Amino acid sequence: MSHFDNFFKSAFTVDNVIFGFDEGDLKVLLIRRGEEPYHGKWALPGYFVYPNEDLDGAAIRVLEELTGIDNVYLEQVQSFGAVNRHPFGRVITIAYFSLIKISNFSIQPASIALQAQWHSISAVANLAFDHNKILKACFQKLKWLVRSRPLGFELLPPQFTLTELQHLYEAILETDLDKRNFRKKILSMDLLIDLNLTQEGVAHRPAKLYQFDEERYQALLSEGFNFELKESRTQHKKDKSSESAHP
Amino acid sequence: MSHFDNFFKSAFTVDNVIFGFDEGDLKVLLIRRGEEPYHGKWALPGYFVYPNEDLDGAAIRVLEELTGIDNVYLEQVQSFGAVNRHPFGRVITIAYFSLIKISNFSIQPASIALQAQWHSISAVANLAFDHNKILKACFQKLKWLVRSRPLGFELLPPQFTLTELQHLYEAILETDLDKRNFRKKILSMDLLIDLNLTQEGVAHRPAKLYQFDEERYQALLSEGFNFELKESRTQHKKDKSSESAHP
DNA sequence: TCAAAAGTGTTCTTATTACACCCATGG
DNA sequence: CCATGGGTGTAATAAGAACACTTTTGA
Repeated sequence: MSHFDNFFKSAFTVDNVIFGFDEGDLKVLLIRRGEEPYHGKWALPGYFVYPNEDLDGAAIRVLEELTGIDNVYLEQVQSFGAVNRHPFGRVITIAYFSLIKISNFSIQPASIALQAQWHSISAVANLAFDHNKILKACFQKLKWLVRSRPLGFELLPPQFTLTELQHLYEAILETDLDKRNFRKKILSMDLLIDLNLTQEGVAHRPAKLYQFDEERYQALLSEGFNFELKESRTQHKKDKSSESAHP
Repeated sequence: MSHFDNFFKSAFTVDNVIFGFDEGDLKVLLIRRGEEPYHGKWALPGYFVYPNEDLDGAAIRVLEELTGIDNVYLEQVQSFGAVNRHPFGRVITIAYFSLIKISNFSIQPASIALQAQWHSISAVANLAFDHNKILKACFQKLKWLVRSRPLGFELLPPQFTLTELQHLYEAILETDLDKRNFRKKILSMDLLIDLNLTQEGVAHRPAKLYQFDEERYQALLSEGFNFELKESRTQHKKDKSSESAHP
């Protein structure tokens, strides 16, 4: 068995890409590292997998240890194994991702995390290791998945308005959607429960609040569904302009 | 750095799931192992990744060494890392998959492969390690991908009939498709070149032969496209039956 | 002349798109 | 009374689904 020994000198880690949505902005949870390598740098919450630990279990444990976030569903995305991606030796990493409702969790940095904080996707710093690359791959995956699974709903608080939901999809898909078509499609899925409540204290007509129909949501999740939505083509033109120009 | 040493005792491998299509049947390329563990058992062509080798490169090298297949595009699928999946220690594996035209390659078992052979997907034996699980996951991925990318074409010989193409999709999607709707959709993509040739020596009306328009294929590949096709609901009823029953 | 697979169109239904104005509230 | 975002419907088009018979060949 001796000639195998050379192969048993590498390590592997899990890295978690946790997406959240707040203030109309898609966010990702990052930690500041309190350990070498990349001490003091922002990074995805990740760590080594123990010898007696499955990958999925490791991802859950590591996330909890570094950020205090518990009880979330993590999905494996991809491995990254470039030869020199870790300065201590050969380390490949398995990326996991999840979508959570920011308001449901309090972030509690611990272990090797000096800090844990939500960062806007659009303003993520230079991260440790190849974590920018990993983040990008996970964002791509999110973008892809959201079209065929009703995932976006994982990110919103229990009560939300249709406009918030639309903004979320726009943030993920990086496009503008047509308001009427969006509402028509969403409502036709029969996935939202009208709470007969409205926003309060807003300086405009208050929006109705909705909640997900968990049962139907689970049903749709398992069968998958098509969620392509065409972007709005309105060129920010003020109403009643052209069109009526010709007799 | 000493407390990290415990982590650097694992190994990782790549395993390739190579799909082909022949005789109306979806196939996968397997090797018979000539090395422990699982000596003599059928397995996916895979092996350890060298310390100085990237994952993608390792997948290509391993495939070539074990089967002689060279110059194919391999795509990473997923990692498998259950604690006891390898009897020699902690070994996680990265699964890769590819689609090839069986007729374009001659299989040349070498290295630790005693044999290399195409096996019908529907009749795959008990494989070494967790390779049945890996195969299943890759088949699922194929099924999923084929709906949104014109992948199926990778599997057919340069010239083929529309019925062959349909059978291929039926094999991958494990369903029946409506002949007329299938042809309508495929031809409307403007992806096939009519060679103005027909089959010869068949005991029925000979079918026209087509070839892919490589240029347009590449264009579609990069933009992705929607390839959902509804299954045929014909219940194998002989023509002129019901329907005309009511006045 | 028979068996076997190739080939071919139309109608119906459903989903998608484009698009503009009035409404309710707080300041 | 005004600024702000909420809320609504319809017509045109495109895509999908259902479905049956004639044609060509070799045996």
